[in-house]
Amino acid sequence: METQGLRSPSMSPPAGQRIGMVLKRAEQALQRAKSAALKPVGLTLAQYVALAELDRQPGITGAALARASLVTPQAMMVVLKSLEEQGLIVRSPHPRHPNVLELHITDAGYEALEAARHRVEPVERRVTDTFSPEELDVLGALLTQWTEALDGD
Amino acid sequence: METQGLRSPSMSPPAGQRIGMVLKRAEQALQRAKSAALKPVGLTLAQYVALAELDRQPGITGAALARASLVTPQAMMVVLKSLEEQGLIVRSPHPRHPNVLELHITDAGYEALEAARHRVEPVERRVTDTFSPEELDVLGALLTQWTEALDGD
DNA sequence: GAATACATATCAAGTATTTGATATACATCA
DNA sequence: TGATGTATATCAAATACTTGATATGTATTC
Repeated sequence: METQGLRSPSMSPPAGQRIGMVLKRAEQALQRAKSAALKPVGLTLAQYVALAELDRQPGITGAALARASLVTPQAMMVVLKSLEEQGLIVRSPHPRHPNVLELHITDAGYEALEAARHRVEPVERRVTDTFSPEELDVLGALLTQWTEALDGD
Repeated sequence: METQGLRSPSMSPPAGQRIGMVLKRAEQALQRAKSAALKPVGLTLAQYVALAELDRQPGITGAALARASLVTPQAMMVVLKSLEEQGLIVRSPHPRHPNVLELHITDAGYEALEAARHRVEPVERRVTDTFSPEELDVLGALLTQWTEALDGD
């Protein structure tokens, strides 16, 4: 029997698309909430992430920081330029590799990071407090499995 | 005892930030994989999502489509303009509300959507196949809970 | 029924991010 | 040791997305 291009528009969405939307929505909500919390501090979410990672790994290079922050090196450059102009970080040539720049947080940068943390952490707690530690573990494991299924194990 | 601003840079990242990164990475991986799959078809991921939603809800308005697609109305406008220029959709004034435009997929648009689906669905299956139905349910529930914790229940 | 509130569509401008390309320097191994 | 590969930093252009503002028309409410 020929369907003649009959479309069935009211079919329910494929499972993959539905769960993908739920994932996107969760990500968006987190981004939005964190960005809003950071606005009064004068930091972008990307700047905050970079600053926090720089605090964990002082002397890291821009490229490595980009990888740790899940952005492209070019995008990170813009972030670093802004952070440097605000005096929150310094970029100094690596002693042995003149091509590479070492990144370090300044005192002012550390103060900004602390202020930002005090605003962002409540947002994170608003999420994590609704889960048990076991649930958070499960969520993390499922999301990791998700990523590995796509990026290749 | 005064810490004199001593920083402990090698502390492990706060749990909230870690799980947030895992979430972001999963979203990024999905976006990347779907976008790559769609590239040969000549459709953007945003265009594909809009087209698919339009197939489910013919006659929907641009604003409603934007909400369903999780983008701003302005961003959706750009998508719709492109889809219209490619002849994949038509925008016709609503009979009762001259201010509102009804959206419909054209035959060419439906063909493009089908071609896109054949490329995107394997990507979605690559993910969903690694999970049991129960796991997908759990993941969906956890992510929904996540979003509600942030956006307000 | 005049006023207030909403919703749509859209313009304009600013911001962020990506893709592509280039220059430099180290690393390795044939 | 010279060719190839890899990594950094960065410029430039294109793309995507957001925020802000406006015009228009419906719905509601006092």
